[in-house]
Order: sequence, then structure tokens, then C-alpha cells
Amino acid sequence: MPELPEVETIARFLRNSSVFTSTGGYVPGSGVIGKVIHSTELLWERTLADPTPADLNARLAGQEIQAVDRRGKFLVLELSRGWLLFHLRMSGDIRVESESKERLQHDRAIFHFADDTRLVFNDTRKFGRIWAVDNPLSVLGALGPEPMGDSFSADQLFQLSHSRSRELKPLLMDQTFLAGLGNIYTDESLHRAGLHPRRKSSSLTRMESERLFHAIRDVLEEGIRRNGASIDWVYRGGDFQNYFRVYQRQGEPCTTCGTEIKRIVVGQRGTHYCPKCQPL
DNA sequence: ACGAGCGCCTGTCGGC
DNA sequence: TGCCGACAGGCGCTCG
Repeated sequence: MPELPEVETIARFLRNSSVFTSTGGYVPGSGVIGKVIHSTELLWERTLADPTPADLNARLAGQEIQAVDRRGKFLVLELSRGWLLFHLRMSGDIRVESESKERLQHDRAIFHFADDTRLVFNDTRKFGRIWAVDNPLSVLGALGPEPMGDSFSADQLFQLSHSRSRELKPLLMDQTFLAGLGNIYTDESLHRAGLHPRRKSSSLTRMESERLFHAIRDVLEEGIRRNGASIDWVYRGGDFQNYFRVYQRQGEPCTTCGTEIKRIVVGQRGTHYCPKCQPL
């Protein structure tokens, strides 16, 4: 599931605190802020990128989760001492639940809390990674700008695009260029901007950069508003998949002009676009 | 500097 | 029905 809007949705889910209603009821939240990690279990060793499995417990036991954040597609948990980072890659998912719940197939790592609940990292394809580090920049340091951040601008996108000469599709998916776009949101952004996925980044005009900038922001904003897209076996209540304009719509009419959406391969990735709205 | 190919993994789907 | 290849929301590596 995980591109920027899906990871943002999970971050908000992990911040969601319990609620006491006016009638005295108690609605448990999914939040983990304030919880203390009691112990950890690693069920698939390669899921842990840093430190070594033997050192994980010592690094995390007794630490409190103080904040939940997101940087690009990384989920960032700030602990009382150090940081716990997750990257969901293709099939990762996170849930918070009572210790009494049954375990699921493909659970890869479990963080047991002192209050008899736990955070579970489930990942069918085993591509996801977890880091428990002292300095988050050791993991996040090479990332490009945050597309929804205040400092990101159309002018910056124009400057960065002209500092390289690459096809737009793989460039936008390059996390050191811009942090957070994956295959879906890149295709959707390029369609809304009216730009061909093979267009060379250094050829963008000011006006085209402006269009691309707003397209990226609009698509991500809508994705977040709809709690992300839910595809295949991962579902968190998001419904952006029902509003795709090009992604996986090959053979269907363009929502703008009615032309048949095409699928090509660019940078080894399936790429969907409208030949009329996105001419080369 | 850039693009292509491949490895890492499991699961689903369509064609024969 | 069963088998087999293509494909899947990502990314790091090597090689031209």
C-alpha cells in the first residue's frame, strides 16, 4: 500500500488517542504515543536493518514513544532515547492491538508494550525494513524535499528539474529528488499536469513546473483526504483507488478527453498515461 | 549522469 | 484443473 498518503494515514492512526465521552464512555484509540516498549520479537531477521537482531531488545526495552511522524515514505517514531523507523516497501502494514489477539501470517516484528498491547509489523513480501538508531539522519539524510512541506515550491521544482536531465517518471520516483511519490501518485500527478512520463526534466518550462507542482500537491492532498488507496490484501479504509484517472486504467477512456489510456514501461515500471492529454 | 537489469519475496491472475 | 509466466504500491546494487 505504501506511498506518502498511505504512510501519512498510518502515522495519523498511530497518533489517534483514546477518547472519554461526555457520558462517561471510553473509546480506545489506536495511538501509541506515551506507550513504553517492554520487549521486542523479531520473526524475520532481515526485516531489521539496524542494529543486529541481538542488540534490538537492549536498544528499545524501557523506551517511551514520544512522537509519531512521517518523512517521505518513512514512518518515524521518536523515543525517549533514539528513534524507531519503518519503511513499508511493497506490502508492509502496521497494526496496534491487544496481546490477546491471534497472530497473523506474515507478522515479521512485534513490539510489546507495558500495557498489554502491542505494535505489529506485518509484511507479506519481506521487503519492508525497520531501523532502531540514535541518529535518524543516518537513514533519512539523503531524502529529497518533502512535497507537502512549506518550503517546497514550484520554483524549487523548476530548479531541481533543470539540475538533472532525466525522464520525469523515474525522476519523480527517485526519493533523493523528491520524497514520497511512488508508482501510483507519480502517474496520477503527470496526468493532472499534462506531462508525458518520458519527458526530459531539463526541458520543463516555468509554466509546466508550476502545473506539475500543483498536480503533485493536489494528488497527494486528495490521497491523504481519502485515507490513501487500498489495493489487494492491504486495507485500511482508504478509497483513493476509486478515483484513479490513469493508474491501472489502460484501455479505459480518459476522464478528461475520452481517449484510451495507454500502459507502457518506463524505468522498469508499469506506467499509465493519456496520449492526448500528455503528448511528448 | 543516466538507464537497464537484477535481486529480494510472496501472492494473484490470465492464458493455455 | 493444473501449470507457468507476467505482474505487483520499492529500492539498492552493478554494469555499460
